[in-house]
Amino acid sequence: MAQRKPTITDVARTAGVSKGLVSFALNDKPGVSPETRKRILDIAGDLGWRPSLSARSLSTSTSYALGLVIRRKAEVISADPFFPAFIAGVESVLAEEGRALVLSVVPDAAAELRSYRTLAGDNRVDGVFLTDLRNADERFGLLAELGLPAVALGRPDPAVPFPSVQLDDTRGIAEAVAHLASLGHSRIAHVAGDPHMMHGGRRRSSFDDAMRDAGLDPALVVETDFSASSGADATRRLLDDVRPPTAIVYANDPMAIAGLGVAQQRGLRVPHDLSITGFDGTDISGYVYPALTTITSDPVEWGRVAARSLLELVASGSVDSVELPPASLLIRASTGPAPSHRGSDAAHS
Amino acid sequence: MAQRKPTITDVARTAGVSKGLVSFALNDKPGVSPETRKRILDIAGDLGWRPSLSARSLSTSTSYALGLVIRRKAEVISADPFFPAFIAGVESVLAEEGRALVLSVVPDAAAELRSYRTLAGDNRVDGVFLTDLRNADERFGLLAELGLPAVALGRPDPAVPFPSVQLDDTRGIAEAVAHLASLGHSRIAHVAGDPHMMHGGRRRSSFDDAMRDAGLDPALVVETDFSASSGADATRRLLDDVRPPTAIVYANDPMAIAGLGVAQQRGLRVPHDLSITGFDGTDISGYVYPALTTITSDPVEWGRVAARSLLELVASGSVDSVELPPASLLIRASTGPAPSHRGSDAAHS
DNA sequence: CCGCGAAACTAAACCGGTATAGCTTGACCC
DNA sequence: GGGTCAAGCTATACCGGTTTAGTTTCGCGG
Repeated sequence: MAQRKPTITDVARTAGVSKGLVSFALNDKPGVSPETRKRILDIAGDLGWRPSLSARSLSTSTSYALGLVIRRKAEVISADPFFPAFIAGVESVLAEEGRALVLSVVPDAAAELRSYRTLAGDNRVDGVFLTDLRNADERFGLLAELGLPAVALGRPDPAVPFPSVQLDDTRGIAEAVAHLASLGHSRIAHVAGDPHMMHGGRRRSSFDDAMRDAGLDPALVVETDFSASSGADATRRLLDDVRPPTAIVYANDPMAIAGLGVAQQRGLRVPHDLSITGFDGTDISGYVYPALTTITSDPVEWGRVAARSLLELVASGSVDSVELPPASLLIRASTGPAPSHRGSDAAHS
Repeated sequence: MAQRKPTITDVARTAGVSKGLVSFALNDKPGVSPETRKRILDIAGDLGWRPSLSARSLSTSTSYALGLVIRRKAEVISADPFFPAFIAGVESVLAEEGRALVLSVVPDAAAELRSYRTLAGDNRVDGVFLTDLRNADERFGLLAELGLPAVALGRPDPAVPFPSVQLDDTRGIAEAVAHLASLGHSRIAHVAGDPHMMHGGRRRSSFDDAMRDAGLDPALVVETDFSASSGADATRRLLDDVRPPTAIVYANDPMAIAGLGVAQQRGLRVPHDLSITGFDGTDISGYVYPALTTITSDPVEWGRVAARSLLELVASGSVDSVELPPASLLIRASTGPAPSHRGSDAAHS
């Protein structure tokens, strides 16, 4: 019963035509009469014919797959809520296009470059997504050398020689700072991400800008690697200051949650004594206490759009950059009036 | 400068032999004299020859890739810290074997089955990992029909017709219950996972067993879908009871964190009024306040072992099931003596 | 010194598609 | 009525490996 998968030759034989013609018919190429084309398609359907991916790959040297290389240490990978959601978005598009996603998780820069080389050399993917853009990114040159199409994720930047799917996350930071300033906060700190990553640096500089716009001093900034533990460390450092901040803007949710933990451990009430904002709008951020005021983007949609862009780029050789709706502030319970505006409760702790 | 990738024919030509012989030499097949073999290998190395994956796939009908299908809705995928870590473990093994991981994220059962069919039909992967085992799992029959090798993740179960990589998570639950009982808790509740998933049901039944072993009544159980929001709901339900529990054992960390949030919102102090345990030992669980007592497994190692098993299964046609070190209790700050043992503070709230 | 078998190697088929060159056929034009 | 051209189709090369059948070479026993 379970017989061999039919090949294009089987279709040709039963249709009484050459296999070349079958190939034309199936790929909507000219040179086939409408009746014959229909007959061939019908027969292919009846036989349950499905093209062989490897045969097609061999003759067209395309793989019908896209690649995503994530450079992140195994210990901290779970802390980043962006990727699973992004991948889910990518998949929703690829599934209906019959494409697959090849994922590669690597611990360091050397392995990362090796991974791109292998993906390209093995012709395993037709294009790749470029995330976590860094300043002076070594990948730009490599991908150009390999001739691998790529779509970058992040803000437009003249230094990025690829089409990109952009999301303005600076607006969210600006909103957060404005929100806090309007609540009377003046000592607002920023727990920044990795300065070597573009989004880390960008969020930081937009923090600087927003602070200056509010007439405040953006001096309280601590750099981290985006991990929860570094977020906790940074928080401790800030709170140990002789004049600790009354509000902290974190560059991602896990760090904000860790910061919340540190504050509570020290007996500070949030937002009574300290206001906190996160970044990402992760599921869990709505369920901690107090629920986190955070800056939301839509990583699922980001994945969808990026997938469509990369497919387009692979198919046509070029694609326009896309700008997604900017990240915006979601105000929940972790932000409130600055302590000094209600008295000096915090001093008693 | 950047010239065409050398093919096996190029190697054969420069070595002055037939390409068949080159293939033999490169694959360690008999019928090649030692000197000739060395010469061929040297030349292949000099030329920088790398076999073409698609050509090899076509003639051997193997893809040198493994598949992982994750069935999870886009909105909740980020809540599950297991997969990123598991994938990182898988990748660490695949990278050194020159294999790739093809990932598929699907929202529902129909898409899941379609995904396996496509992966197999396209010969996109040589084998798959089977996670989130369910009772009467439809995938078992499908994979058998497709002839796709699979390694299951979970506890051994006679109903699972595949070799598996097992981790005894019941022991952790038992330890958690014993720990709480020894602290004087008697009204211990369980926020269980999805009962249709094997690990959900298993954790629940091991909770039942552990409670009975401690001479307690395992009546307070709420079933969820493992998401943070359902964990919060379940917690509210339990705390609304006329005789609320003094300790809650959660089936995963995100639900425990959400539960912690609910408790704090109601003015309950953890662990003073309510003890809480999580499950998974996620990074973030150590940074909430109070730090979560949780049951730790090692998903990265799980991924490594599973990858090795599946590779072995694909290569040799069979592999023994593997048992990993059992999950164990990591006691942190979210568990403490039962309220009644210190007085009736909780009653005042 | 012949015959035989194994070792070393070659030639060619094969996997299942795509792409190109060439062959028929019929319509159209002058 | 012969020439031209396009449409429709066939035959075949090709992608780059693997694998099988067949050929040459050589050592060795009788």
